[in-house]
Amino acid sequence: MSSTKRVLIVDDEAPIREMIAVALEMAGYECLEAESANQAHAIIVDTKPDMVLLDWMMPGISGVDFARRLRKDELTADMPIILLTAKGEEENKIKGLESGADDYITKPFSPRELVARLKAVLRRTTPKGVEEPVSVDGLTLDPISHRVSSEGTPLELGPTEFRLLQFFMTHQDRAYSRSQLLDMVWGGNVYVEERTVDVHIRRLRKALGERHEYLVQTVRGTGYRFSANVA
Amino acid sequence: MSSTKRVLIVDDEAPIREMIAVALEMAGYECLEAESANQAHAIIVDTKPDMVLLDWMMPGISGVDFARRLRKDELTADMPIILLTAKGEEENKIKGLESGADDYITKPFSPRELVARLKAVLRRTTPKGVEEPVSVDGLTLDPISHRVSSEGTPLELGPTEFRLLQFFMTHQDRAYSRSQLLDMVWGGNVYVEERTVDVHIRRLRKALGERHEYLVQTVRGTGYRFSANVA
DNA sequence: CTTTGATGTCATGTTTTTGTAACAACATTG
DNA sequence: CAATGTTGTTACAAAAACATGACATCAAAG
Repeated sequence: MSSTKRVLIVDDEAPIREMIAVALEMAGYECLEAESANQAHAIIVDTKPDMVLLDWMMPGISGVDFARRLRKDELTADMPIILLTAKGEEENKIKGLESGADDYITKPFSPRELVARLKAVLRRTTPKGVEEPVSVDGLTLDPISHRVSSEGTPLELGPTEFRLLQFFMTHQDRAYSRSQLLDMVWGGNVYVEERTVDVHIRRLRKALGERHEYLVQTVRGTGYRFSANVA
Repeated sequence: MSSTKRVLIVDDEAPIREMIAVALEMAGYECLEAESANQAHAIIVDTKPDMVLLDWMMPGISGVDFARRLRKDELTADMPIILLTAKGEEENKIKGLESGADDYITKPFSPRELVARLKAVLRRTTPKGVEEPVSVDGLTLDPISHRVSSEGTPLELGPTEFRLLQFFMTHQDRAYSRSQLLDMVWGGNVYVEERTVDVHIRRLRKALGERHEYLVQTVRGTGYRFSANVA
């Protein structure tokens, strides 16, 4: 694994969060913590963690409802979720999985078990684009080595351009508005001018060179689109 | 956008409400105002706005308590809330998000920032309808990639023609007057000559080419119709 | 404390799009 | 067939949207 995975732990009890955090950090994960569903939502929108560990029983919005809410939102729809449920409640299991969680684990659990589950879920859900190199018509982006090459020769592009291209290559043939791109590539709550997107599109095109700039297409009145097909 | 979004502004100071209202109306939102939590509640129940801008500091019930109250009631549980907090109070941020707000913004803020936040929250919370490609007799319009093709080969058409065609393809076999088309395709409160529709119809027909222009039919004395059946 | 690189914003130059007006073509009615 | 009301076409100027290069800022690296 090239980059360390970030896991958001959502539980109202600080000691439990801590315990989990310690276990995960020992296993090489980076941890974020939230003590309520809403705080969690803010963090998710803000930092886009790779996975969410969610307590089932919480004051305010319950874990299941929260999971459901995450599934509805496009931005978070395919974020892996593991539910933490109290032991021996079969019903929870069912509702939990119905709500769209990827797995559940009953308390109490051993750190080893938790890490194992987590790895399993990540393995199941991440190969979908995040780990595999993508390539289109001689242009290749490798998320692992964090490199882009055109017909084999490496390309120079800044961090933002990289993320932009990565997003595009994993979401082809689809027109995105500038705001959508800001959301998906820049991350949630940042406030930047929409025109800034234009500039980065420009930089990306420049970096791609004549050979490939046709892939980044402008959709007038709407935004941009990445596609191997000519407009 | 299909319909203009309505925003309820809750603040006890009328000048501030006004200021915000002006900014939002310039950005194309419809504003409602309330100067207390109770009045706000009445308006919400009554008119169901699309989002609530809530001042943190208010006499009587505070913004946070009110937010919490809204979250508890199923009827208003998933109404987006943005909290307006005084500057430099980090604690507010946390409590605010805990209380269930979707975002917060610290005073003083620029109108532009407010509008940006608002847009972001609305975009995140408004579930987007499933946009399926439509096709008729070899003519296909794909809203996702924002493309139109005739027998597979892509067609060039401007933004307005695209919207016009999209409207037609999703409302076939029905005659529309010019003013109806202006309403549906151009959007509510724009003033343009009715004859302008003719011109765009012309452009659309041209873009469709001989193969498909028969689909756009003139209904003399009334307007136009899109149909696969000959008149 | 410089230097360097990345990023967001502006100002400016280009290209498209769009609304209208003017006129041609057409249909309808008497 | 004239007269009249409607629609089709084209040309054009204003406006909007986009592209581009330059610049200021900020943060990390040296």
